[in-house]
Amino acid sequence: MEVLIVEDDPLHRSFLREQVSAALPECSTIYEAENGQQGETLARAHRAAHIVMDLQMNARNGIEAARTIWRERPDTRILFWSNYADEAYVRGVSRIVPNGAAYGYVLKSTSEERLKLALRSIFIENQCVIDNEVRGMQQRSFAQTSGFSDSEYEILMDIALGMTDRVISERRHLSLRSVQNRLQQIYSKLDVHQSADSQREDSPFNLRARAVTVAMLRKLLNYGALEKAETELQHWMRGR
Amino acid sequence: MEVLIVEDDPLHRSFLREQVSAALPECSTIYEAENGQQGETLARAHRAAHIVMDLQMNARNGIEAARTIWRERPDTRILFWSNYADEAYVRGVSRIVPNGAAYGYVLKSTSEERLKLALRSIFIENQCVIDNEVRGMQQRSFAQTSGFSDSEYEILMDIALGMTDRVISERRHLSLRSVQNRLQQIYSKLDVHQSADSQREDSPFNLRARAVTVAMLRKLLNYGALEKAETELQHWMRGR
DNA sequence: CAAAAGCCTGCGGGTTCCCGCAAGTGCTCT
DNA sequence: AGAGCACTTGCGGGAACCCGCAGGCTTTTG
Repeated sequence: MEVLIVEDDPLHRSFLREQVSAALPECSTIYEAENGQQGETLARAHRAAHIVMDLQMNARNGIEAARTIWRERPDTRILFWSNYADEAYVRGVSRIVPNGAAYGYVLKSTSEERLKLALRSIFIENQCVIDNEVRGMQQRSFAQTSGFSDSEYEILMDIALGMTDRVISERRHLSLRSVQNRLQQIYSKLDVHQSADSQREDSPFNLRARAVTVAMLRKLLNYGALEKAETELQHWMRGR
Repeated sequence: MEVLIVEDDPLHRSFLREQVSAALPECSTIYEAENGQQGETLARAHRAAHIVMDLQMNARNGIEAARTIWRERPDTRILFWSNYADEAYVRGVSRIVPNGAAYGYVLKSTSEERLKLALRSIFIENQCVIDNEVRGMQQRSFAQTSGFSDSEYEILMDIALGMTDRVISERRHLSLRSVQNRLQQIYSKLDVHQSADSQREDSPFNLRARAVTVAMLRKLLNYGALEKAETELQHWMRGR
């Protein structure tokens, strides 16, 4: 068996190397990459089937890398090993995992025992392993309460990028009013609601900007997601 | 000599412990804290004069902790050891460093040699050590080109928090129009400018929201700064 | 000292946002 | 089949935003 480690922090990388070789004696070779870009090429070169992947990396983040890898080989087994359980990450991962693929999501703060267990479960037993805290996040996230539908999430990203309602409606193929309706839902779910009836001046907020901040503070959005959305936006704008 | 290490990642913490004891044989005791909160109390308890401090931590970030520590003992020597050279961090640090205090800002990606050198320079020689990349950031940041004055930065934070112009004017004791003028400057410095003359529809952006995102993407704002500003805002709102 | 440059402010208007009201579609559940 | 729910769209209006124009104040500079 061969394992590919994709992780930018050298300390964490060498820690992972130790853990992998301790947990998987049947592992013959360990390859290492220090960013997503490099990870993709190494995965392609060695036809890697077992990968441990960090999420937050400079050159190209783990979600992007995993997506292209899975697109080429959907049966690749990937263990995501991350510092945080941000909703943006969890959502990003579960959006790209192919049907029936074995994967894991383990926080860097878990014990060595649980990490080793996860390595064996995913790479040998072919089962999914999701850390409890992450699982909790998922539940809360995909429950209808305060849960965002994909289309709402899209539009949340759009206003975060600073697009106007009109342009959003153009991009998402909706009417202006529909976009604004979506915004209302988003505002209420993020609990930044205007008190509605009259022009009471109790809300000192610009709802549009406020929604973005609240989403960031709640870890619904994070830097990586923003960056990704920005490049997608640039791309879309060129072909308009 | 005694050294206090404040760092949430266990791997990095033990790495730091090794480096400190290797670089500073005269160091008799090493205390460790795993977040800013704990760091403050340990610093107070042991009257720590030499601190190595991570910036990004869960319970309370390094800038907050350093501020309260420096407020009690301005001659404390602190080496900030961070993953990133975000403008928000650099600005935050240089905003709180007391007059004449020795401090350092070293990236986690520097070599062990440079880390050891920095430890000796700051703790023994009482000199400031700023990593080159960080220094470059500082130059660019405080140069007038694309450099933000403190008051502009304040208002940038305010719109990031989602405040309306009127409330900003109230909070910052300015007229409505002045706030809007500041916003114009911010927009032009962030290069999200409307083409000005007529109502040309070339800018598909809501400038207010766009400015915030661009600032985030340029690392002018980051999560920590947002969080801090949010609690300050809450505090201000209560006393209104 | 006078000119220049910078910041603060008011006015006015065009645009965008926020949102209530209402009508139309398609789906589900009883 | 009819009620109920979710989603979409149009209209309209009040508030907020974006910004050019212009006058007053302070500081800096030749």
